[in-house]
Amino acid sequence: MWFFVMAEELQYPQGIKWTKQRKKVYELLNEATEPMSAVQIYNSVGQTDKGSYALSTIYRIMTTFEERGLVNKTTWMGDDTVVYELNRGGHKHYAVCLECHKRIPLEHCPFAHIHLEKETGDFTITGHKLELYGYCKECKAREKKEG
Amino acid sequence: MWFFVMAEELQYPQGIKWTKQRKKVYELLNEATEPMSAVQIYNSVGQTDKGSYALSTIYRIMTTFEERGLVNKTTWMGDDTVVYELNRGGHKHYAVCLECHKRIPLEHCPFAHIHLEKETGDFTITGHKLELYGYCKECKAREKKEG
DNA sequence: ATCAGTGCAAACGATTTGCACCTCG
DNA sequence: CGAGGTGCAAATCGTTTGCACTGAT
Repeated sequence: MWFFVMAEELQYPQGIKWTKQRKKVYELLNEATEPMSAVQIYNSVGQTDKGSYALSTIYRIMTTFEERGLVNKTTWMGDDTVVYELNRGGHKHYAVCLECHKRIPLEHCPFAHIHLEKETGDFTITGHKLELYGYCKECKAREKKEG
Repeated sequence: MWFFVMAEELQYPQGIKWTKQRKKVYELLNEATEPMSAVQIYNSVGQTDKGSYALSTIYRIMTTFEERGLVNKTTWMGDDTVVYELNRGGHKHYAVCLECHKRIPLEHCPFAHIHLEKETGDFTITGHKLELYGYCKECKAREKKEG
């Protein structure tokens, strides 16, 4: 008797050449729960694949992905590293600690019930990004102690 | 007869050493209507003062200002340059075009009437930043033409 | 006077690019 | 097979740092 076991197959969006490297990066971003920097991606794919990916390739892939709208490119308040995340339907917002750079995800998007389009006239909004910044519990406590 | 003409004097916040360079940068940011990058600041002060400011000095000044809470440090969606703006009471939000990097100021802060504190538990919010991103009228039009 | 602030040049880290080779479609 | 993608190394850009000197308090 035969059992056909079908693994969950990741679908690669059409319209670009899906090389080994691009697939790998795409998979990685798909599994990632947090946005990743180019170097993080580089290290991650290197770990599983004997470092056969050039860092410059990662950057080029990210540029391509961004142009195709597959990923979003972002930076965080108080930290200038560029990070990329897969452009899933949903989106996340964070509270960012200016001291330790910790990011606390906001459960609900405050914009769920607001109309933004009015504000911007002929601007076509494809997304938005909200960051609260300030200081987390731990850093506040440390600050108090250390003066 | 004497006339005493008093120019509007800019007040420099206390607590730091106000060198010639720091004053100049502070004045510049005070007059600026837009956030400025270190290089923009460098060029601007250079123009009026025979370039006697090192770029590294600008960076060090901006770091100091930031630590003292005099300026806010930011980056824009779709553009990785770090910019600084004087930490005036108010704040601005923008719609950012991913194509031409134009920024359209939003007149009203959508958060005026929303409570954000609940969301974040023990996080002390000192500010927030909102960016809408997408495509401006002109870039949409160009896109259509060029295919 | 003293110590923080500055200029300069060199170091650095992140990102980009030129070129020859490789690979997907 | 051919256009486009990749690896490598060198170049570039923004930012930081070491050190000797200068200047604000």
